[in-house]
Amino acid sequence: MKSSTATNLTPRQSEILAFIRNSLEVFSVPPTRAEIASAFGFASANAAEDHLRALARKGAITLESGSARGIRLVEQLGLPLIGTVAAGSPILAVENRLDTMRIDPALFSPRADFLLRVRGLSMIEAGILDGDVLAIHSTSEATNGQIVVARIGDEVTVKRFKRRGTMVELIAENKDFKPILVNTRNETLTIEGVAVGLIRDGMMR
Amino acid sequence: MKSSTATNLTPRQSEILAFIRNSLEVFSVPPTRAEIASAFGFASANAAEDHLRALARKGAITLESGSARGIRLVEQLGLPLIGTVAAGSPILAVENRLDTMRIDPALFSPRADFLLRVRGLSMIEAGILDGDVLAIHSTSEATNGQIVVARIGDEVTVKRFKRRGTMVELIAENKDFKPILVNTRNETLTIEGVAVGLIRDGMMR
DNA sequence: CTTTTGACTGTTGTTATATACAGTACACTA
DNA sequence: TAGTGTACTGTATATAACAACAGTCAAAAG
Repeated sequence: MKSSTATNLTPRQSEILAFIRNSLEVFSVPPTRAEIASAFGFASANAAEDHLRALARKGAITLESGSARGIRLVEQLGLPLIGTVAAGSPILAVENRLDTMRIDPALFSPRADFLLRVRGLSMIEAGILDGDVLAIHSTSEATNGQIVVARIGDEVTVKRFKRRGTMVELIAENKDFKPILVNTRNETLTIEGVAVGLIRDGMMR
Repeated sequence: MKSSTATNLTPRQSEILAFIRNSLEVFSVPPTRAEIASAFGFASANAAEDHLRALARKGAITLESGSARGIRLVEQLGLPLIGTVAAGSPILAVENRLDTMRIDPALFSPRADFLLRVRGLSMIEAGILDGDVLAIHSTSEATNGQIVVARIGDEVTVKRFKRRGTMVELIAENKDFKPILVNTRNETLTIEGVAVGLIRDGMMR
C-alpha cells in the first residue's frame, strides 16, 4: 500500500516529506533543517532548506516564517480511507483516497495500512454493521477464520476466509448470504489485506 | 470528566501542562518559553522556564537540552481508557484510568471524553462484541434509543436507553437478557454518558 | 544548444530560543 | 523563625535555527 498523498513530488522530495512525517510521529516535533541534512547526509543545511521550499511551493507543507521547527504538514497524518466496499453483493472498491482519519496505525496490531468503509449487512453477525470502518493490514497472506478484503477480478468484498486445498470459501457472517466459492485454479483471487480493527462512528446518527 | 494524569502538580503547573497539550494538538508543535510566557502574560520567559523545570522534575514532561521546542510530554495524548464494564449483568466500572489510547477525541461527534471496554455479550445485536471499546461522550442527557453508560448505585452498565415517564428501561441488545427497569422515583439512575463510537482491536487474536 | 529544474556544497547574517544568574514576594513547613 | 518551594521580574548570553546569497553539477525541458 503506497502512502502517496503527494501531488507531483520528486522521489527525493517524497523522502524528505516521509522524514518529516516520521519526525512528527516519533518525536512529535518537526525536524530542523540541520536534522534533515544530517539524516540524509547533506553537508549543508541549505539542501534541506531548498527541499522544504520545494515542498511548500508544491503545497505539501507550509513553513512558519521565523519559527524554529516551523514545518507544518498540509495533509493530516492518519490512515487513508481508501473506499467503500459493499459487504453484501460484491461491488467494486474505489481505489483512491476518499478521506483521512486521524488514527494511529499502531493502534492496531499488526499495523493498519488503510481503512475501508463497509456497506451492507453481510458481516452483521461478526459485529460489523453498515457504515463501519474496517482497519486493514495490507498482506496477501490469510489464515482460516480471518476477515479478509478479497478481490475477484475488479470486485472487492469483505468476508471471512476459509481455504480447503485449492478451494477458497469467502463466508458472509449473515445467514441470508451464501458463501462465495472460488477455485483458485480457475479464478484469480487476490487477498488485499486482513481486518485488524474496526471503528464505528456516528453512533448517535 | 477530569483530565488528570498528573502526579502532584500545582494548579499553575497543570495549566502550563494543558497549554503544552493544546499547542501540540492545535499546532502539532510544542511551545517555546516565549510563547508560554506571552500566553500567560509573563513578563519574562524565565517564568516559563521555571515551570518547565518543575514539570520535568515531577516527571510530567522531559526537556531536550539545547533543542528548540524541545518539550516532550511523558503522557501520551489520547483518550483515557477508564475501565471495564460488563455489558451483561452489571458489574462496577473501575473509576481510574487503566490505559491511554492514542485516539483523536474529535474523531467522534459529539466529542469522545473517555473510553470503556465492554465485557460480555449483552449488546451483541447492536454490533458491540466482548472486548470492544466504546467511545463515550460525558453527558447526563440521553434520548430514547441511545446507547448509554448508566449507573445504578455503584453498578455501571451499558444498555440502550428508553424512558417512559418516570420509568427508565435499560435494554440489552441480546434476547437472552431481560431489560432492567428503573423507577426514577425510587431508585437513583445516573447517566454517565452516551456511546458515540466504537473501536475494535485485536481482530486477529 | 540553451534554459530550467533538481539536488546539492559552502558561507554568513540575523533572529529565535534556551538557559544561566540575580533578585522579589508570598505561602507553607520544620 | 529560618528554610524551602512556588511564582514570578529582569538581564544577559550562547547557540540553535532560519534564511539569504553565491555557487557546482547533472538531468530534463524547450
